[in-house]
Amino acid sequence: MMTSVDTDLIRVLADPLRLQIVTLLARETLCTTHLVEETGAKQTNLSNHLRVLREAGVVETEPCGRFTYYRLKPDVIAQLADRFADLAESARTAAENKRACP
Amino acid sequence: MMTSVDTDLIRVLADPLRLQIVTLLARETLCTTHLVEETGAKQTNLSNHLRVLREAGVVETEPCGRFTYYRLKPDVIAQLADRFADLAESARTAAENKRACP
DNA sequence: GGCTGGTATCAGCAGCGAGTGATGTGACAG
DNA sequence: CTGTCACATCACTCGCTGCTGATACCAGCC
Repeated sequence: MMTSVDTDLIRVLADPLRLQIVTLLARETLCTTHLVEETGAKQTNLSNHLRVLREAGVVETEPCGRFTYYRLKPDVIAQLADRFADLAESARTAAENKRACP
Repeated sequence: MMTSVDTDLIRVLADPLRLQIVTLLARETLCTTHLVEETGAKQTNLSNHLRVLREAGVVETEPCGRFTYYRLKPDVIAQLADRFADLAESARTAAENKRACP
């Protein structure tokens, strides 16, 4: 049973600022300037985090002139949600499986 | 719309060893000795991680003589899965919401 | 072409967190 | 009561990672 989740994706989402970015991008597609306004973080910092998100495949970029729009890829998040749902379901059904004391 | 996920729980699950522990506990309830055998990690290290998982409310303990059984709490994982599912759903419906370039 | 504004990259620093060894505690066997 | 086993806690080190400032890059406007 492959209910294991790869850690890298979770690590990417485990940062407050990155999670805030993801939450904002879940509502609408934004460019870096908007994210700077919304989060109040420095542009450099945001660019670093966006790089991490991009390399993890969580977001995709769409250049628009001088601007760069970032869009959240729903499938990646949905897949992660499914894995966790499987884990929870597995834990529910196997709650009384208790290995004997050695 | 509260689609934000609290980071602390994700950080707890973002560690490979902790995620392995959670995956194992999703299958059956185990005590520390079993986890030492399964993961190959030192007992001290496991105990530290189990402490983190316990304080995060991810697992619950059940003393059994000299042994301590750890059981995964499915609701916490399920709740996390729901939050991610909401994020993915929100991202799907709001994919074409694009704020104008400033 | 030169300038400006939007974005990405690089290097350095600081703080957090995972891993480890020593040690404490509590329960069972003898 | 004493030894042993299961488990927890403490103290410490060290590597990773997030934040920042400086800088490079690229597109549009004059």
